[in-house]
Amino acid sequence: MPYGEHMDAREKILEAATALLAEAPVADVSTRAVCEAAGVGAPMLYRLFGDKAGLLAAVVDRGFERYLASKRAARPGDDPVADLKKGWDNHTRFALEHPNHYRLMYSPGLTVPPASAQEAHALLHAILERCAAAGRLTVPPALATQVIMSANVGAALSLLTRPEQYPDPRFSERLRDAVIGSLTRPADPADATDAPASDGQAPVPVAAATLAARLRAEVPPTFTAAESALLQQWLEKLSADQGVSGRRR
Amino acid sequence: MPYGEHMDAREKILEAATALLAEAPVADVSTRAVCEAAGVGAPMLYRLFGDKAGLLAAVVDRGFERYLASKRAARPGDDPVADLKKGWDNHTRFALEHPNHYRLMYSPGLTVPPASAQEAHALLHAILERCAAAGRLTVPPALATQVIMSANVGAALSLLTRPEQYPDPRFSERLRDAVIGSLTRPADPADATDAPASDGQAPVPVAAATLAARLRAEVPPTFTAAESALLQQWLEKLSADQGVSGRRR
DNA sequence: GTTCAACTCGTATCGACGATAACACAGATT
DNA sequence: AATCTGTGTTATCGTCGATACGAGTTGAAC
Repeated sequence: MPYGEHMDAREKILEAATALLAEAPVADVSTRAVCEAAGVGAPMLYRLFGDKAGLLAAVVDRGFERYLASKRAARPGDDPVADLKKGWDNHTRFALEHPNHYRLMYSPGLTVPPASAQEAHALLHAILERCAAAGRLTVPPALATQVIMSANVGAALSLLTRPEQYPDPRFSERLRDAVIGSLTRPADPADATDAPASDGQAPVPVAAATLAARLRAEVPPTFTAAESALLQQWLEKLSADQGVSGRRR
Repeated sequence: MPYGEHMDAREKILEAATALLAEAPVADVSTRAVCEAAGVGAPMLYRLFGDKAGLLAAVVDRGFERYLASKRAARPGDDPVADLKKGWDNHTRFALEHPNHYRLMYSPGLTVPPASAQEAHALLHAILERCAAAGRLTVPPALATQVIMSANVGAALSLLTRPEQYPDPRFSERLRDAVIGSLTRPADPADATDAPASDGQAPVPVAAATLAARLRAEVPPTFTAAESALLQQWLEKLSADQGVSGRRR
């Protein structure tokens, strides 16, 4: 009964603030609007949360709590590295679905980092501990946590705040695989060689990217502008088609 | 130009805002403090910058401009991948030396992304074009730009906003090497498939021939037969175009 | 030299905000 | 009944971003 007659004042305020924040054009709300929407006076808000930053931190924690609940519900699978990738995708998806909540966590004025950020850090650390226990990690878990978390935050924030500069959602997966791949080793004990044996042949995307860059720097005179444009388009497609590079097939 | 007096006031305001922002405990300044420090009235500020966001954007652009100037001054070295790493470290160092300026770029309320962000993106893209031209890249330069930039931003912001969670400065280098290493391939001159030219760059005919050979062995499914035929025809023409071999640019 | 117009700049001000003081009220405890 | 505690309301303060208005200032025309 979300709209019950008598809800806890704290809950009403949090609910109103969450709703207002979700529809706000920018990641900010005024305490007055929250109080009016919640039907309470201003002093009530400050008694409960002490400060506007406290209110925002509580809102962030509350929103993140649901995300963490769904993440905790996901039982650890047999492959901890696969859990890593799922965690990355969940993190990114949550940021895109709740942009204002996510941006609040990295907004200035938030003196103390929300507790949810530390809990997310701890959850990621736990997964990496399992990876280390399985012998899949090539660096200490604490270091791997910092690397993965910061890269994930960067990808999410870039997608949120510069959508026109990051139109390709595949770049998140690419960054994810690059980061995780460099911190882990494959599970197969037979493939103990950490150096991926290259067959010596440049794969199609590499060759296409190389040619495309060379052509961009030096336009061959025997091609018309239209032909060059179409060729560049095809090379772009060839470079992007096959996902992972030659590393670790 | 009849803007002599205006330029002076504009410069004074920018200087005062920069100084105040550098010493501010949080990444924000009040227009009143800026006006008082600059010795001008409030209407002058709004006449010159239109808005507080406009003022902050101008301040950010001004501060970033000096950073970009030092980056432009660094002439490209012989190894473009080494330039990539230097660019990463410069980016991170700038963020740590000017935390408030850096946080402003990703602060909410900044409606339009500062022009300096786009210029930084373009500069990174230029370096990656050179990497691609040297055959060192395994993905298209545009995608590599997004991956590297977002990871770098994430590392810098994590160091700035969560210093207690990221006490280990080595994690930035680790992330840097992981990301760059996954997007580039080592400069191995002893590659059997394609003999690189003396200047280390694969000329257009060689790159075209390599790609043609790879495509003949492995037809990409996203191309129709007619498209593949035309592409092969063009690649043959490029492979036979021995005469050019000009210096790039 | 006087007058007028255009422009510049500072004072005063507005509305909104974050935050707080003071007071009024209900129910529980003694 | 008297007191205490937690709650809710009104009024208010100081600051902020932004602007209207009029007092200077310049330059040129008469």
